Amino acid sequence: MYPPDPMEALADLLGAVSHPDRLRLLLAMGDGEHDVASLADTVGLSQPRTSQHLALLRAHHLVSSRREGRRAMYSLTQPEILPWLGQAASFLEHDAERTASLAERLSGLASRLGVEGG
Amino acid sequence: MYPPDPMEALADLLGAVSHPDRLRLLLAMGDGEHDVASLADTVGLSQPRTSQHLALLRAHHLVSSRREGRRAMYSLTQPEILPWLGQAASFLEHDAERTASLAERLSGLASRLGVEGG
DNA sequence: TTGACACATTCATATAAATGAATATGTGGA
DNA sequence: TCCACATATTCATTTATATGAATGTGTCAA
Repeated sequence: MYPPDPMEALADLLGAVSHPDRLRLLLAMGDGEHDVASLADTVGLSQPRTSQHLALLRAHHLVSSRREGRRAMYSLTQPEILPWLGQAASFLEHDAERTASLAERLSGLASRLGVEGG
Repeated sequence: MYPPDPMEALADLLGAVSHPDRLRLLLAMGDGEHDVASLADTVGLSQPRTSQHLALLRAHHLVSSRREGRRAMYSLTQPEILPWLGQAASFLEHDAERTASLAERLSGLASRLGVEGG
């Protein structure tokens, strides 16, 4: 199921989160599960494109979905990924304001939910 | 210098580390600075390709270089990135052995150097 | 069973990233 | 200065990823 080489596996995972829309989707799920339409609306994407991104995130086990009637409810399988992404902000070229606000948006949200921060 | 959108900036950074050879290069620099030839040898890449990857990492301020005679010595600008990458291993589909050994290779090394772990 | 809604998938195309080969730059020594 | 060593850059090509449009699938209500 995985690439045999662990570095490839890791690179592959990193590739899954190296897209601004997918980051926004992950962030949008930080406060719990949402259906596809509301995620599409929040992130500003078409429904198909939203489903495509969600499918990719699901393939990497970063999100999971359950059916609720006609809708598909998506949620983070590993909410700790948000504070982890928040940490990544500190590796950006240092721009204190940007780093701080980005880290807060990513990890602050998650910590408010009781997830251990980075 | 940055994309205006912070999510794009973050995605861009994640893209910089989403390549197995670049991960190996970062790991190889975990014990201090090395010249290009030794990095190329360690990682098993040609000299030009090694320089290309290093240039990309440098563009993202993840490594820096200094001249020492004819050689260019490269080192991590932010060694904390190794334990951070180690954490990423925990987001892989859970395969305890792989995750553990990968996390150790990445963060263990850095923590032995006195960098605060993830 | 038909129709509408919500979502998923496929496909063709566009865009970007990675690659190897060739070549350029920079450094030190004869 | 000329040469060899070490590294950097450029270029053409391949390969991967992203994208929008079209269409398929599943669910509910009538």
